[in-house]
Amino acid sequence: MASATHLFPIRHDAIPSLLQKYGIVPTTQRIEIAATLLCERQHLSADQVLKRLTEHGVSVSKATVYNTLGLFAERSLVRQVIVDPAKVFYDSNTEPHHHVYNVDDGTLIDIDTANMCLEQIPYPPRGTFVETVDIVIRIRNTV
Amino acid sequence: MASATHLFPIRHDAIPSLLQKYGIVPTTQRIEIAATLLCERQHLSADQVLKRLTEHGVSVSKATVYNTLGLFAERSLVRQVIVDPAKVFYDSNTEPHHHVYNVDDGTLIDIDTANMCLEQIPYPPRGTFVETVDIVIRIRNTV
DNA sequence: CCCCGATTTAGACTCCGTCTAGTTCAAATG
DNA sequence: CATTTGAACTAGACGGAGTCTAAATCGGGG
Ligand SMILES: [Mn+2]
Ligand SMILES: [Mn+2]
Ligand SMILES: [Zn+2]
Ligand SMILES: [Zn+2]
Repeated sequence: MASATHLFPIRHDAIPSLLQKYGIVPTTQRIEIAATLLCERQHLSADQVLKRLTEHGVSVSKATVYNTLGLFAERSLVRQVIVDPAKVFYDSNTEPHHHVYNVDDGTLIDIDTANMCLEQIPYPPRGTFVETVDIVIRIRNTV
Repeated sequence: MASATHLFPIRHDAIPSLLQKYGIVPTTQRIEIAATLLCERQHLSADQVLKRLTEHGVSVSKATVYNTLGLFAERSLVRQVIVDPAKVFYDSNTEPHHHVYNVDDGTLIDIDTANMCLEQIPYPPRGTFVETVDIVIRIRNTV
């Protein structure tokens, strides 16, 4: 499950095998949802994914979109990004990287971890393990 | 407006002048809300603040609690912490520090910035400035 | 004591996300 | 090819956090 990270752009017909590689049964709806999010490096909310599907004439229920994106995240096919108190972003880029979030306009962009050295991370408490280390640079527009 | 950071514990009768120092008119409700959150270093959601007020026989409306905590954050008396997709935490500790968030049980604890060196932060795009740099270490309980 | 703008309030409302219970689907079987 | 069967999907109700609105209240200055 989940070896080397996939490369963009991902062809539509490569998606079923990609899903299988992550232990996800490739159903019609899951393939469409994956195609929507994984077509390029991007950050979309569940609602945005649903909207894009609808706009392209693909009918998938809200529950399935939310459940499927949650499943993708659980299986590490995509990454959740928690920067906005109002919604979760799903990130098609699963390589280690951090984020710059523009609080004013909601823009979310990737920054490479290269050169950004984070040292002396404390040990996690007993009985716990580190899942992720997220760095978010919050920026605002100058007046 | 906000000079040296205040020290804990904060006495109840020191709150009006503290609010004024941050440019906040110290009304009855604001004093109660500040007293609830600032009594010690802690992270509380708006809902938790409201619950505590109610439990202590202090009647403040939901709208006022949400508005007031938002005002406090805007004026830098407290800090918002975005780690949970379901709710915003308000942090009584405004000194620079980062967070360890236990995804399984919702625990949020502070970690000192000492020794944690973060270098090579990229320049913000033109027309923007860095507001905060937030580091969140997400941990989970071992099975 | 009165005035008046600031503040507070109840409760309706919005939005993201979850849940439920019934339906559809597709793979395996005979 | 027809049947079975459990996983997946669906519509729509529901929940909880947070916002909004319009009316009531407050309290400091005159
Ligand atoms: Mn969209
Ligand atoms: Mn509480
Ligand atoms: Zn990203
Ligand atoms: Zn903190």
